[in-house]
Amino acid sequence: MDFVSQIALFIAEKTDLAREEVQNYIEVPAQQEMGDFALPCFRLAKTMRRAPQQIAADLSEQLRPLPDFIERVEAVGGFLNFSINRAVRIKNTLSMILDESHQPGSSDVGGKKTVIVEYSSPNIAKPFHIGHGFTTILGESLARIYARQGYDVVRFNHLGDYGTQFGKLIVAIDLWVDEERLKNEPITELLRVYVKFHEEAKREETDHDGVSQLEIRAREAFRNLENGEPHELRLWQTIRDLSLEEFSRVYDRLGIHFDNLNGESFYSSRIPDVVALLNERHLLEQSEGAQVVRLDEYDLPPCIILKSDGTTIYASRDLAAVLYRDEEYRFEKNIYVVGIPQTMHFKQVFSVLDKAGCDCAKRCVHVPFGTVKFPDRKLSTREGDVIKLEDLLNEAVAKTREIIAKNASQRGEDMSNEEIDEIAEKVGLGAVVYLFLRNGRERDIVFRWEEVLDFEGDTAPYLQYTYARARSILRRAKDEIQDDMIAYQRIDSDSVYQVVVALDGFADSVADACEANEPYIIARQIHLIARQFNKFYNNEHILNEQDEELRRGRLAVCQCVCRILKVGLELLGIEAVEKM
RNA sequence: GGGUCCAUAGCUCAGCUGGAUAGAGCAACAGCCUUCUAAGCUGUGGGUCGCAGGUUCGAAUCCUGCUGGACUCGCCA
Repeated sequence: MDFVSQIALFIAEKTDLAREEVQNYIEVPAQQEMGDFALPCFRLAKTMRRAPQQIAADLSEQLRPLPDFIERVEAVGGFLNFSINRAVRIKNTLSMILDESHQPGSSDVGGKKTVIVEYSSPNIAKPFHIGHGFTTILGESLARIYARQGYDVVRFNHLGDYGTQFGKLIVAIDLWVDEERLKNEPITELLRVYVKFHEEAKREETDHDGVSQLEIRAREAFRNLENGEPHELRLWQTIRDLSLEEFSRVYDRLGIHFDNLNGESFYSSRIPDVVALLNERHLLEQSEGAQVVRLDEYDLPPCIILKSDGTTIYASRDLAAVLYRDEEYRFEKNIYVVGIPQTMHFKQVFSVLDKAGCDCAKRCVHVPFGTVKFPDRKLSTREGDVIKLEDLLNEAVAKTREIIAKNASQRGEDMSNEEIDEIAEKVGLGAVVYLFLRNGRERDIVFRWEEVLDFEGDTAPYLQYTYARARSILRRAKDEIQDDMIAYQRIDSDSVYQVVVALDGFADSVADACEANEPYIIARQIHLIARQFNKFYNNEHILNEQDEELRRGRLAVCQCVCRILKVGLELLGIEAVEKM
């Protein structure tokens, strides 16, 4: 049981205050000198009809004698401050983390219930740029966090593999594709012919008013694709396979594996079911030639289900997807890791479901995130200015490699090229991943190379470096570190205690991150742990400590920090390294 | 014009359902490598929490208005 619960229980026993109410009020004081925990008595003042200062003073008397784990109780202003016995807290925290059977940050709140996380979802035949990096990295981290909290997580990659642009692409391939290039650089080649299609179509338009011959061919090709004509279907399949192969390079590097790759094409065939359901509930209306569901009572604009030409639109595909997923998975939660601009779209989709009487509407969540921007302009796919995520990863890895090689030679260490490559890969990727998870997800990210390649301060390399230093000590020590061998009461310095307090907050940070769908909460916590550890590392000797008990105690601190840092990094999708 | 969100140190950001002296990182400046990895540590400076009201014992936090910005408002996703 944590100290907040223990304090609340103790207060409830000694007074007539309710345990839950007290526990809810207890907070961590702003200043460390004030104590470890505090009970503000201001809200109690209303029901007790006494001055907060008086209540705090009275309580501090009432609570005596104090239990062992509380060192001191003091009434200051309207606050009742508690100081925990350091040795007790240090022992509690460290021995729990040392216990191999305890999984830090884990919980069973999920109860094995299914959570679907939809993320990444790139359009096939298009470059996988740093904008996709956001949903991919954020989504993967959330998936890991939910799993840690005891949910059964199903990872969905809702590929953009459908729509009239594939008609154009098929025509373009038929006319201009270079098979060799298609094999080596599929996306680049597909993009080339796709752009060429638009150029040629534009040129043609002078001859025909309105629609060009190419456009007509493209529509025909798409119709053929829908009807399952072998030629078009085969080309589409090729485009899809080649794209996925290219995307997989990045997914593999980031350690991401999807359970489901059903794209828009898959759900498209299920739209008739959606239309039937909406008709059955009498929700579909003709409006300006299209079939819509009115959402006035939700204060939302109408949601278009079928366009005036009778074809489907993304809202209808998303509706089909929700129904399919609920049928197949009976999800507890269906999470969409999709950018802020689509907020309205998801509100509409969920509202249509709600209006249709589907209870799954309440189990769907849009988890929006900000936009990746450049200092001067917004990132756009149309301009040639996209930065592919893969290029960004490569840059970061290359920069990391330089630093490692430089440091290794300075330290007189000889590392093999393979070893350097392996570390550079993990650290470089970590740096990029951390960029997307460091702040609240709804913040826009302004992309600056000099910032991206800066590995000091609040960065993943800092965390990995801290881990590597601690591991290095543990490797050399070769001491056995077991709970019953540690003299906890001897290592009660300020720096150790600060590390312990930071470690104590880890479990809550994971729970909070899950609840808010905000990995940054974990990032902040492990960053705090690393900072406190580095302070400790600078203040106290560990390996060189002559006193056997102290040495082993401090090694235990290293061990615990390593364990938590590794788990924390993993939840963000970052690998720890033994050396760097 | 309607809707949603945002505005905190020079820059990038935390600040939980109102609570004690508003915190980090970067940048700047000054220090620390003959002991465990200097991608580190220590110290200093830096704030009218966009503006104006309101709610109360108390507001960066809640309410209203204003200013500035982002996104969005029917057949793209």
